[in-house]
This record gives sequence, C-alpha cells and structure tokens, in this order.
Amino acid sequence: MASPRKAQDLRKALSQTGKVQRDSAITKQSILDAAEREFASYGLAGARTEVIAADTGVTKAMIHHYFGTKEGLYDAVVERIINRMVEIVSTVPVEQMPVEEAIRSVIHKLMDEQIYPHYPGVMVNESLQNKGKYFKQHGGLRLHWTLSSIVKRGIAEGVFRQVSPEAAALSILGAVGHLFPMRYNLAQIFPGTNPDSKELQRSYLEQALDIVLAGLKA
Amino acid sequence: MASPRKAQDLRKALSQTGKVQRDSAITKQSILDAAEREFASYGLAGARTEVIAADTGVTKAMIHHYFGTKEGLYDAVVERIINRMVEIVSTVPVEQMPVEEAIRSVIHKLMDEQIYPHYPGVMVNESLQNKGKYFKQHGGLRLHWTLSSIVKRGIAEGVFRQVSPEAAALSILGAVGHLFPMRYNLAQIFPGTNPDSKELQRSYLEQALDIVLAGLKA
DNA sequence: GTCTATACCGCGATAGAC
DNA sequence: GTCTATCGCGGTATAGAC
Repeated sequence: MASPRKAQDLRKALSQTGKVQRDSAITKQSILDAAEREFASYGLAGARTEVIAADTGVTKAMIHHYFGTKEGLYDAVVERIINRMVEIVSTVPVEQMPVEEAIRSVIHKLMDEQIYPHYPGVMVNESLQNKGKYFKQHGGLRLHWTLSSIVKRGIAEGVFRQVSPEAAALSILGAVGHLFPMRYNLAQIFPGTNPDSKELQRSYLEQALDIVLAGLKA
Repeated sequence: MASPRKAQDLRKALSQTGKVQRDSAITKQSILDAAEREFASYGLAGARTEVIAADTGVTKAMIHHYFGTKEGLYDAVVERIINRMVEIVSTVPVEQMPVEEAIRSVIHKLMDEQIYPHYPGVMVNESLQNKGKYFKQHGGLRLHWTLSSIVKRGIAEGVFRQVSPEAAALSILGAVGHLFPMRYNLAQIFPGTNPDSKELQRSYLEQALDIVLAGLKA
C-alpha cells in the first residue's frame, strides 16, 4: 500500500530515537490507521487483527488492550472516519457559496484528505456485511444531508432543475464514490496506469462531477 | 434474504416429491446461487463455505466435490455473473436504438434480472480484496465497453456533449450501481422502507439515470 | 504500556462409508 | 452423488511476566 501512515511512521521514528518508546495516544492512532485500511478492504467479518497489528508494528494483544474486541476496534474506526468526514465538510462555508461551487468544494475538500479513499470501502462493507448498523449508530447520513440541503437550495434558487434532492445527493456520491472502491477493476481501462495515483483519481472525479452537475442544472 | 433462489427451491421441491433426489446440474446451480449471495457480501476472503453449504441445503463436502476449493467456487461465481450480465446486455439491439433509449434499455434489462443486486457487491469486493484479478480474467470490462461505445456514438451523432466516453460510462454505472451495495446504509433516508424492495430500488435508479443522462445531453 | 505464551474454536479441506 | 467424521491451520481473545 502506498497510502500514508502518519501515526505509524511517527511511532516508529520515535521508537528509533529512543526518546519516547511508549505513547498510548500515538499507538492508538497507529492502530486505527491500519485498521481503517484493513476494514476498508475486508469489512468487520473479513478483517484480520493479525494484519492490523503487523501493519501497525505492535502485537495483537495491544489491540485488545486498547479496544477490547475486534468489534470495538471496528466501531471506533467507523466513528472516527464518519466524524472526520463531517468535520472536513463543516469547514467549507457552503451557505455563503453558489450551490455548484459549494458541491465542488465539498467533494474536493474530502478528496484532498488522505482518509477519503478508505471511506467508500469502509461504508460499502459496512452496508453489505452489517446492514448499516454502525453507520446508523454514528450518524453516517449527515454527509448526505449536507449535500441534499445544498441541492435543495439550488432548486429554490432556480439554479437546479426540479429533482429529488435525496436522489441528486445519491447520484453525486455514487458517481464520485464508486471510483475508489472499484479502482482496481477499472485500472484496466487504461493499462499501465496506477490505480492509486491521485492524478488519475482526480481526473475521473472531475469528469464525473461535471456530468452529474450538468445533469442537475436548470 | 428475500432474494430469489430458483435452483435451490427447485432442488428442495424435487427432494420432497421424492422423484429426483440427486441431480448434479441442479446441485451445482444451487451452490453457485448461494455462493453468489455470500461472496457479494463478504468477498472471497470473508465468505464462509459453511454458510454457502447450509444455505444451499448440502454439506461442505459437496462444494469441494464440485469446485475443488473455495477459490475454485469463487472463480466460477465471478465467471458466471459476468457472462450472464454480458449475455443479457447482448440481447438488447443497442445499435438500432437511439442512444439514450439504448442506455436506458441496457440498465433496465440488467435490473430486471434477479442477479443484478449481487453484481455490484461481488465486483466491489473483487476490486478491494483481489485487486481485480478474477474480474480481469473473465473480461469484466466488456460491460463498460458496451456502455462507452453507446456514448461514443451519441457524441458522434451530436446527441451527447463532448465528454470522455469512458468517464461517462463510469458515471452511469457508478450513479446506478452504488445504490445496490449501499442500500442498507441508505435505507435510513426513508425510515420504514425495505431496502430490498424492487420498487424503492427502481425509483432511485430511474432518478439517477435521469440526472446522469441529462448531464450528457448536448 | 508492551510483550510472550497459550487457550480455544471456527473454518477449509480430506478420507472414506453408503 | 451425498453424507459423517476428522485433521490441522489460523484466528480471536486472554493470562501474566517485564
């Protein structure tokens, strides 16, 4: 995986200096980072705590020490990724922006964060495996509400057509979000390109946004 | 699960009549049907052969008898679901239809088949877990090519804008396809509705199609 | 706060009877 | 063609030393 592992790298760096070998906050974050990647690919049932531990550079026992069970760890991962996404979106002053710009800003802002590529994978597995139990518990729909409220305003202002705001929000998130979990299948459309490259992802995302937004305009 | 289990039901019915208790073709299809559901939710790594066997009404030993290993079964499932989708699409005379109607027909035709709800789940897990290895082996991109060639014709005819046909095909499949694996999370948008109901799925699919097609028009 | 060692069992796969 | 019984690995979780 070429994805960033900030907390983990920090943890190892500190270990090597010998200055700080034990820091519960850093270890917890390292575990959560590795767990997010593992759960994004395999979901709660399929994920292996051994892989998460090895990826973090700690033992399996540490996971149980901090999170009790695998389910407890999963719960923490889902909570953190949803809250992070909501926080990121809340920094965009959507109310003060033209609707189209607001939607583009929200999507771009999300994509600029390194957590975004894991978000759709975590959520798809959460839906398929757990029927949205943890998604529901942690208010996963807040992201959809933000988008659909922007669309609602766009309709009121006459910028967007008369469509269902919920359906519009779903279409935006679908057209944009499916690119990430499906990227390894889709990589073959342009053989030789790296499915994890930000440039490729950005280019597709841009085109998908253009098409859907064009479809919403009055 | 409320999804249809044709071969399995047939198998059980035949067992009860006492007329035919053993039929390798029916048993194989029953196993493939159950495996498709299990793999759609959990992928190759996460799926449990015990669940597939119990769901089919046979023992685990039968799976190994017919398919060798779990991986062999998975390979057969991926091959069958891709080929079925391609076959279904090939029955639509897309070349003789106006482009917009052709796209709608293809999507509707796919959705009318009971296998469709499992297709996105299988493919998302295939991408995330196996990086598209089996998808590639069985020509999974044929579906995308069909759609992007229709879009290409639409551009040539001046019906569609100048967009990348690949990006357009991805946006269509994304906006439409993500509704299925995400349906359990999304169910909360309208509490009380059944995420597996065909009517609900159809209504969202229709609106998503409208938005994306509108975005493609010149 | 972190590690080693281990209990315990779920799961994929096999052998062999019918 | 289908079943029962079983093997052995790999997985979660725990106990306890340092």
